[in-house]
Amino acid sequence: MLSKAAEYAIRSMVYIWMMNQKGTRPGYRTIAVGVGSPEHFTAKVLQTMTRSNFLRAGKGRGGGFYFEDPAKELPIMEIIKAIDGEKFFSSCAFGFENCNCANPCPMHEEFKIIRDGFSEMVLKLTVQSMAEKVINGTATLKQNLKVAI
Amino acid sequence: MLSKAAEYAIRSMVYIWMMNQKGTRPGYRTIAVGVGSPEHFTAKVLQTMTRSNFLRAGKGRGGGFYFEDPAKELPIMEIIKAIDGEKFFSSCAFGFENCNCANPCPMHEEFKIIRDGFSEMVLKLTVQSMAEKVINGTATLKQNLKVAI
DNA sequence: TGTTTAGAAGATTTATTTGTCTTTATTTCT
DNA sequence: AGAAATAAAGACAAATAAATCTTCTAAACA
Repeated sequence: MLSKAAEYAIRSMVYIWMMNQKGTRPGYRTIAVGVGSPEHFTAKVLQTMTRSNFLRAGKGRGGGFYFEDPAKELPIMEIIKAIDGEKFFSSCAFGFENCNCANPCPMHEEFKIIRDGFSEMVLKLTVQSMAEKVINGTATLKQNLKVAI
Repeated sequence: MLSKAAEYAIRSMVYIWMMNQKGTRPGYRTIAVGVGSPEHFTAKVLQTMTRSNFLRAGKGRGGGFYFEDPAKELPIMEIIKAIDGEKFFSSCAFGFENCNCANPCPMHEEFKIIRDGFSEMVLKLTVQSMAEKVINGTATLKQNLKVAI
């Protein structure tokens, strides 16, 4: 499973993109509230995004986060790699360091199919395509908390 | 990704099953060496397996771990659930607590396919089928360490 | 130039996972 | 009965992940 950092990054990026479309550049406090993530942890994760040049950050009044080229599709695979590294795309479910077709663990063949399916998924899913789902109402960015009855 | 505990459990179970086939009941020290896992951590993980009734443990001389009914296929899904719980089979890649078709995150539809594929895989992969691969030489239980040149 | 607003950076804390060590309980064998 | 072999149990430690807090730096604007 993705790290919390990666989850927050993906949610934040979709949020920022949507806000940018509306003409605003949200700050990390706003973003954290908007996607339901811890404020300072979110700030740190967004620093990784700006260092990776997926995002720009403006300081001072009227500052906040924004996409330099909102039209350039950003696969969430890039976000995941920037935060969690390559592990989801190369790791072995059995725990081997160097598991491959030539020297496979007993799950290799079966797991490779799943892993490759995941890779394909996160390459196809982009910040833009996910934002589109939120905009047209087929998905939500922040889940409502369970309400006590 | 699976926890280390789950990885060690799966590897150990396959090892124990194979040893049982050869007529021996390995102790946790032997198992840990055999699958390349930390000794006492492996012992702890095997306690979970015996408490889950996947395995029996004999104390004293001639003791060790063994399958009561080696012919009864044990899907590794059972092992994973006993150690890591249900999270791999129900969690949301986006981090939502209650993500479902009625109230989906923007990855839900795509991720569900991957998650269900994983479930199917670990239901089909059994201790026995994995041991079979090791026995017939199409897979290995313990990866050789990288050798310095 | 000074104040406000914002992100950047880093120290610190907390929680969880992973791993180790020591002791206890049980079984077998002599 | 005593010794040896084994798993069970629990305390402890180290490593990592997650979250928080405080201070620093840069930009905008009056």
